[in-house]
Formats: sequence, structure tokens, C-alpha cells
Amino acid sequence: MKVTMKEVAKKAGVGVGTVSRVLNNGSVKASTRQKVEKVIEELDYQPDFYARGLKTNQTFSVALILPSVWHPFFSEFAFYVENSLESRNYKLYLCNSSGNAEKEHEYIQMVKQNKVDGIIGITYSNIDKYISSNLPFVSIDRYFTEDVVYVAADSEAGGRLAARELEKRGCQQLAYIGGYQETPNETKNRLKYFELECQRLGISVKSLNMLEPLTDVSKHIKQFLLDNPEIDGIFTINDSMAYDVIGVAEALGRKIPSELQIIGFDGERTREGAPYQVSTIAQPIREMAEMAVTLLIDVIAGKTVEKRTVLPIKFAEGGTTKVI
Amino acid sequence: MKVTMKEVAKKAGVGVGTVSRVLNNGSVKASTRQKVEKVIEELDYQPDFYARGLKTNQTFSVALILPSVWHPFFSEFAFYVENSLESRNYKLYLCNSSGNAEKEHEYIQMVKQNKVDGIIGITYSNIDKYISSNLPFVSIDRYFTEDVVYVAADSEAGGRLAARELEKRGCQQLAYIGGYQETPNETKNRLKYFELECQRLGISVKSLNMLEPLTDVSKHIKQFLLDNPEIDGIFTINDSMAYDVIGVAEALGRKIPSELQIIGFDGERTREGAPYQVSTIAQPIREMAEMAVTLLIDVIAGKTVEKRTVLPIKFAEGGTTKVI
DNA sequence: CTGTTAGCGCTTTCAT
DNA sequence: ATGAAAGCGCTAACAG
Repeated sequence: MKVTMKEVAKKAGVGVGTVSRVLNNGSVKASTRQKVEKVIEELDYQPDFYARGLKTNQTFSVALILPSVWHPFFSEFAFYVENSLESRNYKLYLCNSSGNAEKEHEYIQMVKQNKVDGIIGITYSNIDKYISSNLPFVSIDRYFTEDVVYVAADSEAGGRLAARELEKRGCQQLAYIGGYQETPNETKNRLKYFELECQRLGISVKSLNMLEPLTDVSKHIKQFLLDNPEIDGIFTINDSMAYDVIGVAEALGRKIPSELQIIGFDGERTREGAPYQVSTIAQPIREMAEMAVTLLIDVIAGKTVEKRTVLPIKFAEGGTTKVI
Repeated sequence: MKVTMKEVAKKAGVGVGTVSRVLNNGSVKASTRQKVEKVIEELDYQPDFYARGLKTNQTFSVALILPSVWHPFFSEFAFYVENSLESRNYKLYLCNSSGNAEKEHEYIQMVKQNKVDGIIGITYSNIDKYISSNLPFVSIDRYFTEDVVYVAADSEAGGRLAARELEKRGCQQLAYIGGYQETPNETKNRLKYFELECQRLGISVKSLNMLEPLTDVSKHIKQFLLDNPEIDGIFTINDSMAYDVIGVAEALGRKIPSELQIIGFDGERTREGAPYQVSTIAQPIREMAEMAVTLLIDVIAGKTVEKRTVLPIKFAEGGTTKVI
């Protein structure tokens, strides 16, 4: 039924060790190698990964934990993670955690269970106690401790850039709209530095910062907009929130971008080659994914890596800001 | 370093067989079970999946092959596949094939390599020679042979429904725009039955059917629209094509939906809870994913399953058709 | 350069 | 009900 190395060895008239060496590029005489390779071909032999993994404690698999792959930002990220893993001969386990700490923990266990070699995680729940420096883990956008490797887009520069881009387009009264969780993460800097830059520019700034999980978002946004009719430029924590704001603003009869300009954050695109749907501070999603993979593979290999990697953002035009 | 079953057995004063039985719900005296479970807890013992897999030839992993997860339709599908796999304690390997037969083959090999138990595939390339009835494989939207299990949305009903919905909204001159590949698949029926239904309704219908891979799509669409200015209702092979058509039509100054109505196919939504972006024939993505998982797990378990499952579609309003 | 052999950690008879 | 023991298919150390 299933072809094993033993059968290959027998048919080729060599020992199993030799077959193993052929597979793993050990030193084998050219003629022997050929002979073995021919038999492998004939028998269509495929090495059993689980047997190999049991011996070597290497699975060549990595798990990616994210809230949901059904989301433009995360699906693009997952796409690039899988791509760069592929080029290194690693496979990807996908986990939609929905922010469920339980499920995130389950995947983290997989490295102890020798089911994956490491993990890339975009997590917002409280799983700090499971994460330690000896776990091969690369965190995206979320800071755990000194020792946990993490990769993020430059929220400070992003917050500042959003303020400048709005100011450049003539906005006089800015605002920030976003949500937050208890756990510390990069996204909080979007608000912080946006406000600082507004101050530096001498522009007034208000903010609507809601504790997650969010409920009645539209209602709160509406109230905020009604309470502050003078606002002509809004920076949102992410593109998703920008869509919400657009929906409410249009329902209120505000013209975008002529009366009200909006800049999101993330740089969501629904598929490869698609345009940005809102003006946004775009994260370098592909670079972040590739960096995360590179770092994780290095960590798995036992190398010492840079703990903190911050990648540059850029402003991207998406129709919700004036063209200048 | 790593806790093994042997250490658990020793510390609990039992044999390894007993520990194994505790883990696998074998018959163990209650008191023994408690004792063992306590030690497992204390030592934070985690069974090694690769050792288990080697013995049992079961990996509790499934691979999902799709063109790209960075796409609303596929990412929603992947989301639901992972969700329903999760509820059955299976894990998901994700493969973005980009239609690369080579890479698809690589993943198909993984079942021979004992790395996954089975595969769910949305594939359009020529991999027929790798697919056989004794491979645990569930195909989505693509018909291989009698023996290969497949799940699809009802394209016949979808094509017909699109025609009726357009007719109902007053369209007099319909058209179909889409692409096709050499390999046979469900999507070809979208055109076929759309045309048949138009005939039945006595409505004129034209079509622009382009061989993939598509190049200069916009140019072709533009020419088609210019050549046939009387067209007031278009059915596209999928939502993606609908966006392309909208772009061209608007550039040509056609008002949507007042002058030109468009119905896509797929029912793409960019994230959970998001609205449809175009009027569309929506596939029951969640149900398809769940059905695919159920079928695959049954196949893996050696059960005989229904080879052909066709799930119902529905019309979904998305702003590119008149409200009636 | 290559054959032999001892496990990797687990499940599963086989006795008891 | 449970301990002992035989492998699952592979890698790697060892001896030649």
C-alpha cells in the first residue's frame, strides 16, 4: 500500500541510511544516488513527514493567528505570509481566532505539541501569560515584553502624517475617531501622535475614542458629528472605521471630500491590484509579512534577532480627500 | 526539557499504555485516571502530534487550495472552512496556488506524505492526473470525474435568476460578460442558462466571453459597450467582472442603475457583516464551506458520500439594480 | 562512502 | 484494568 524507505532500500539494493542520505543531500556516490533516485521515481516514494518530524522535531509548519481572514487587511497579510513561507518550504496553518483567547492558546500549544515550529500572531486578547521569550513567536502590532519579537507599521509617523495631509488640504478642525482595548498595542499611537502633530501645527483637534468591543458605533459617530459640526477633517483608527464614518456623514448630508475629508489607516485593498477604497495611511503589508516570516525562521533557527521592527507607512489616495 | 509520556507514566506510577488510554478515553479505573490527569497537569504534558500521527496515520489536518486568499470570496470561504474544521478538531493548511498547477500538485502530495488527511480545492488548472477517487479530495466548483466529490452553487438557477431579475426591472436588451478557461467547471453554466432563460423570456441577449488569462479587459468591455449601446442590463460571470464593467460604464457616462443595470455572481462581501457591493447572484458560501468539510471528513473516515452537491443561490441587492 | 542499528514518542496488541 | 513490549518510518551515530 504505502511505500516506505525500507522498500526503496531493498529494491535499490542499499541500506535505508543511504536512501535517507540521498533525500537529505548527504554524501552519496553519484552512481548510488542515481540508482536510488530511479527506484524512488519508480515506486513514487514520498517520505513520511510525521516520521521525519518525530526524529528531527522539525515540522516546517508555522501557524498564523489572526482575528479573521475574512477581512481585506488580514487576508492580504495572510496571503503574503503564505507566499514567503512557501519560498522557504514552510507550510502555513491558518487560525481565525475572533479574538478568542482560548483558541489562540490552543494554537500556541501547537508548538509544544510539536505540530508547528513557530507562530506569527495578530492578537488583541490577553494571552500574555502564554507568550514567553523561549516561544518562537512573532507578534504583529502588539507589544508583549522586551523579549518578544514584534513587527509593526510606524504608527507615530502615520498619526503625524495624517494630520499633515489633512492640514495640507485645507482642513481647519480635525478629529480622530477610533476604538481601543485594554491591551497595549501600536494602534494607540495613531491617536497620540495625530494629536501631537495637530498641536504642533496649531490646529484644533477633537477625538472620539470608544472602548471595544464596539456597539452602536454609528450612533456614537452621529452624535459626535452633530455635536461638532465644525469638523472638516477626520482621521480614523483604521479603514473599517473610515467606512463607518463615511456612512454616517453621508446620511447626514455631508459631502466627501469637499466638505469633509477622511483619512483611514491600514491601506485595505480587497484583492491584488485593487485600488484603495478610502484615503489612508497605508501599512506596508507585504513587507511586514515578509519581515515577520524572516524573523520567525531566524528565531526557529536559534539566531538572535532584532526584537523591534518598525516599518514605514505612506499616504495613499482613495477618494476621500481632496486632490491637490 | 520536553515532557514525554514516559515521564508522566513514571511519576504517576503507571505504564505508558495507561497514560495513552487516559488521553484517548480508553477504559481506565477512575482513580487511576485522576492520578494520571493530575500528573499531566503538574508537568504540563502535551502529547507529541507527530509521534501520534506516525502511529495512527492521522494528522487531523486538511489543506485548502485556492487561487488567492486575498480576495473577498475566497477569504470568506477560507474563513468558514477553518471554522467548521475547528469545530471538528481539525487544523487547516492554507495554500494560495495562484492557479499554479505545480504548487497545487505539491499540496496534493501532502496527503501521500502523510502531512494532511485530505484536501479541499478550488482549482482551475490542469491537475486532473493527480486527482483520483482514492485521494480524499473535495472539489469546489470544478468537475473532475464521476468519482471525485464536488460541491458547487447552482449556476443553472443563478444564470436563470439573473435573467429574470433584470427582466423584472425593465431591461429590454441583456448581455453577459465573462471569461472562461479550457477546463470544465460550473461557471460555464452561468452563461448557458442565462442565455436559455433570456430566450425563454423572449429577450435579446448578447455576450462577451473572453478566454483567460484576461488581458486588457477594460478595453474589450469598452468596445463591447460601444458596439452595443442598446444594452440596458448586464449579467457578469462574477462580482469582480461586475466592478470592471461598472468602471468602464461610468467612464462612458452611463448611469447605474437608472440606464444600465448590472448583476454579478458570487456575493462577495469584504468582511463579516459587510454589505454586498454590487447586485449579485449570491453563492451560499458558508453552506458550501461547511458541506465541503463534512464531505471531506466523511471521505477520510471511509464513508461513502454523495458525489455531487449543488447548493441554492439567491439574488442579493447591492445598488446596481433598480429597487422595485 | 555505506550498511546496521538505536531510538524519536506514541498507540496498540498481548498477557496478566 | 493495566504493564510490557513491539513497532510506526525515519534520521543519525557508529562501525567498517
